Amino acid sequence: MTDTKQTKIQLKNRQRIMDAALEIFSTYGYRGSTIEQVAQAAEMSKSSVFYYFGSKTEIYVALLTKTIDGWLEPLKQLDENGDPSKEIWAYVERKLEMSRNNPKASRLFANEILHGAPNIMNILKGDLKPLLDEKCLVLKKWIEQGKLVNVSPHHLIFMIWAATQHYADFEVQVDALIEGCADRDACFNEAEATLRTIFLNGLLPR
Amino acid sequence: MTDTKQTKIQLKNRQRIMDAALEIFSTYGYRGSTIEQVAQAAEMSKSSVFYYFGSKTEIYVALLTKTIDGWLEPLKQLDENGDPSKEIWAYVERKLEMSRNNPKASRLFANEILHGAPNIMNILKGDLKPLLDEKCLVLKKWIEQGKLVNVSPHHLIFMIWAATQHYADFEVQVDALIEGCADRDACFNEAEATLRTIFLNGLLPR
DNA sequence: CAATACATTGACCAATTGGTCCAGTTTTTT
DNA sequence: AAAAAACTGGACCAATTGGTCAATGTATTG
Repeated sequence: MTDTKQTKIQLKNRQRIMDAALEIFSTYGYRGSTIEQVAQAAEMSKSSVFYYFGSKTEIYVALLTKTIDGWLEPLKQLDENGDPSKEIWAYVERKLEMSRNNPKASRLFANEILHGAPNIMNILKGDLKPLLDEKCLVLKKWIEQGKLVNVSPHHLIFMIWAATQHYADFEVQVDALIEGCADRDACFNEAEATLRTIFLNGLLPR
Repeated sequence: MTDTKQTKIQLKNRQRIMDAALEIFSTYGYRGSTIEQVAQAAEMSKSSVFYYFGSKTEIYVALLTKTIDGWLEPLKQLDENGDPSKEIWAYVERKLEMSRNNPKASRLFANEILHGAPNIMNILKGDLKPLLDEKCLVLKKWIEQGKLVNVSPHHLIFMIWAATQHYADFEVQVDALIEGCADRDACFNEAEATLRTIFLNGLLPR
């Protein structure tokens, strides 16, 4: 897809559009966003946007597929030869870090899934599922070795996804309901401490 | 608001519209839904929909506010005089049950929050926050009495919300990634067992 | 410098859609 | 049964919006 050579301007402007589109699509959803908004955020005319991308859908799908690799990465790093507790906690930390550093991407995905994942169902079943199944086998092994309590590996992973992505997807709710935390960092630190306590204590056999 | 007397037909048709609107709005989001779709789902003409509701927004807001009470209910039931573990687990169960029985309502809220909660921010801050703060004081008391591990009460609640609502909001992802479960009930039962193990084990001091 | 490819945008088009209006129908009331 | 009220939906309107196109501007290259 990205094989044809591109000028500096093309590269720069396509990037500008993608950045703007992430901002807009993650905030208003696909149907709720207009190309005019994206164009304004990218500081160019609507026509220019269509010069670089063929359609609204093309931009949206490009965004989704571009960020999905980064989405799979944290799980890939789960090492079956490492210490179970350390590995799982490291995974939770990576996921939480993603919610902290790139909440827009998280919301973009959440939106897509919420609406039935019409554009990324093939990626879910084609890339994510095999990876997930593979890592769940590792968890299963750890459980059988008595290193973790006996839970469903798949649902444990779901729980980690849910608990970490919550801070990106429901950010405005979290912000509205918490006032004690001095700032965003303090809030994330408290979240991290709570997740660490519950996951590590919860997964360690007694 | 609902003080003026209504005929049987009004009551029935308004309900038909609300049901249809929940179906449509929860699937496609506010901007992604059209009144025509709602009308079709309610088996009446678009004009008739506008006869019963003044605008698209009015239907949407009516839906949100109508279901929000049911949303607060489970947390209200958390009893400070009960056994901490039992109370928290009962709360998790109630929340999970809501995801199972009314996933559309969950997705409707998720959508609204994801887009910045423009229509329910006042409810979040006005009704939910005081209730949440109150119950967090109860959790704090339990922690100080050494009945629970030391975590941030607010973040514990967030974790419960995230882990339970995930099964409604990300239903299509869960369905796409799990094949082992025979049916929907079996999946929820496995989820429940996993949540029980981690939360109860995780919250109990050693 | 001239020719050519690349880049930019305002004007325009057609489809969609929230919402109105009114003429006709059904239900309720007297 | 007649009058009044409630209900229904087809036709229509105006605003929005995804997308096109031709005209103009700007690099790049021989």
